[in-house]
Amino acid sequence: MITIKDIAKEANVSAGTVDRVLHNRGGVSPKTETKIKKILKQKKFKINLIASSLAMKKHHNLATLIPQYDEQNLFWKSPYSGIQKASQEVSAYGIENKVFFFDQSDPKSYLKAFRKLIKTEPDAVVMVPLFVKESHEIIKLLNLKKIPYIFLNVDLKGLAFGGSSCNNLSYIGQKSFDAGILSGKLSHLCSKNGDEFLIVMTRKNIHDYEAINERVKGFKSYFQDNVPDAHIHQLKFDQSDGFETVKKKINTFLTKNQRVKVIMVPSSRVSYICKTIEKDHLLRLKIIGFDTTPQNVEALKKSIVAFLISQKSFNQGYKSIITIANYMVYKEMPTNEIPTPLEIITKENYKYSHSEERKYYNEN
Amino acid sequence: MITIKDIAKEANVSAGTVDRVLHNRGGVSPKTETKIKKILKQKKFKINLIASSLAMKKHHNLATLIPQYDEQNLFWKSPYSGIQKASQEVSAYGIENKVFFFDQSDPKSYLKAFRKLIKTEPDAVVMVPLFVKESHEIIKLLNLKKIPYIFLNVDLKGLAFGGSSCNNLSYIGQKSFDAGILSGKLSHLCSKNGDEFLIVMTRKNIHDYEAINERVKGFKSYFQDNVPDAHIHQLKFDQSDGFETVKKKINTFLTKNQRVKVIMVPSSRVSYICKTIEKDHLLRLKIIGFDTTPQNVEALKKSIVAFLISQKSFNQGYKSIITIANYMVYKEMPTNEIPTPLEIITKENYKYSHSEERKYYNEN
DNA sequence: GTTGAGGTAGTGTCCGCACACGAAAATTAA
DNA sequence: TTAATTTTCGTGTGCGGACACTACCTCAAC
Repeated sequence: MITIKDIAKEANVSAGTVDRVLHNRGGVSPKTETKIKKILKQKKFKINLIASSLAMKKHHNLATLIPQYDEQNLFWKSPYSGIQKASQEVSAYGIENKVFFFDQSDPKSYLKAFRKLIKTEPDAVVMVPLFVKESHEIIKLLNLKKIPYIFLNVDLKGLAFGGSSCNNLSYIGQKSFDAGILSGKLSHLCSKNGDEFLIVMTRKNIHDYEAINERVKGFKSYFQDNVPDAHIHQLKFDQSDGFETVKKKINTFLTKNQRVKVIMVPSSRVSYICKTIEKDHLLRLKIIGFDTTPQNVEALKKSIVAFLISQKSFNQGYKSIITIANYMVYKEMPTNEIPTPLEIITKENYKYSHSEERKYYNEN
Repeated sequence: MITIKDIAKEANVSAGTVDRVLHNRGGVSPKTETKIKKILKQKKFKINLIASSLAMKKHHNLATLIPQYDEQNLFWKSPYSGIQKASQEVSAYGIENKVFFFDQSDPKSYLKAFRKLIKTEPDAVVMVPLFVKESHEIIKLLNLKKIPYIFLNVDLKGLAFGGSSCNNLSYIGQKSFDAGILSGKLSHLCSKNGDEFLIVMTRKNIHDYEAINERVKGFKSYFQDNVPDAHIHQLKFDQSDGFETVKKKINTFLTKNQRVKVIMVPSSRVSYICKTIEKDHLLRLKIIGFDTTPQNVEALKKSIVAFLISQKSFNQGYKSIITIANYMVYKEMPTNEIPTPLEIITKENYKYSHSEERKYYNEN
């Protein structure tokens, strides 16, 4: 291992001078600077991050704003776990992460949580900008205070509000349109000529709208490009529709349309939909859904669902923290978008995915 | 952040004493020990890994034994890249990794490379035990010298040689049988009743035999369990068969067996096989292969191949180093097996997979 | 009462780097 | 030539912890 001292000795200068060159801190004559830089390259010197971060030891405050999860909707549990794991790891680098929760169906609680957050005077923020209008306010304040922030799972790209645009360092999440395309491909692959398709949309929370819509667009786009004459049906349900209503509508539809062989559910509620479908219909159907919630995985294991497209939300949460931490500690600028993989999960490979997540649970 | 000094002050002892308690190094009276432990828990003290690893700064020698890659066979490039990336990361922890290559078709070069390796007196070894008999010798010596080792990509489990069994800390790689099952499921999903299946086996290197065989077994096992009356054909080619021979045999077969609609190639040579198949056959076929070699990905992008099952070999290489490093530095015992995910790759999600690997290439 | 062994606990140094302070050298001004 | 500046660079300290070395204390044996 090459150290600063090694370089200094080689260049006949002191460690301090090498340090100045390394950090472009100036005060070094051009001659010695080039000399040192040459030796640096030649010896392939790389800063020892361990020692570096120990020596810097600034204390960073990080704050996270995410929806609260509950038994009804476990979706946000995964990213939270990822956030927890990452927070633990970066704590050694002097970064303390405070997490603030809000009710995903209540914009007011979103603002309220943010106000609590901002009082802690964070140096950086990771947030899920679930509500557009309220995010406007939040972002204006963050821009004003020059607090860097990144978006997690939900993007707000291109949305410029009167003068204050989104200057988020990065967006970490899935590309819903492409996920839709993938669902189209999978649907296509497990169908034969003449089969018809059904999209079942449920809207439990308004905010999902954007992602769900994009997935449907992607799905249709795939068929537009590859099987233009495919017959794609669509059913929509509202929050107000009860289980029995949904059940009746779907089964009536499926009885009338026997050629429908593939169902795509663009939300994370595929298992709920499956429960409403009668068994004899299920037998002829291939069903594709999104997100590996416990209920969905259950349906996968029972071979009711053929494919789940996962967005690895644990990893999203994890990455968001790591990314912002690297920015705070090493000023490492993240790419504008960090798309998470489109992971295809089946009954057969489920147990090998999410190993990081499970490992984390076991350790804690 | 709580430091050792904080604890020491609180307990009216010196930092050294706290340190002794933390590491169970003895020499502390029961009274003070319990007192310190209480404060430790109460204040939720956690060792600062950054400072810790800096202070320990033992120099660890790590050695890696893997097959050399060439333009013909790029498979081993990926794990090597992962190994490189991880080596770089752990170098800050005082771990120096020396990589030794061997010719994957020559057992002698395997032994020769190992002899060079052992001369460097490594503290731990990561190896690909490609040749069973020669690995015997190697493992005997490693056991004797009490050098810990882990297996990468190829397992040697259960193989007890006269007295000296494999004491590898861990195996990092894919479960080939399960990968085969998955390929069966995918084949099944993209077929309809009455379709027939074809397995095309090529053996370029003898060592692949085990993995390929397991994949075929898994494939068959899937159908045994789910579609017992499925008609599964099999074609085998030898290293000696030239391109034209293969081409003729395959196309003749496909002409005769028009009901074959899915081809599974259990090796990483699916793109090669595709090249031999005539276009009019290709149109009716769904083809499933393994490993994301550049050529295979090319075929995937052209929609010739429907699915590739990837073993994320970059990650395998990366993980192997990280795992052994954690063992050396923190004495963290890995699990006996670290199976890598069975990743399903299609034309639509390829660009989102392997992001780590691409990022690494871009940085270097 | 002196000596020595064994058990406890404090001190100092180092890991590699960041950064402040001030010294030396180089340049300019007087 | 000397004083005043400015540029360039060396030194020292500390980040939090690991560990060797040393000092102290107790208690028993002679």
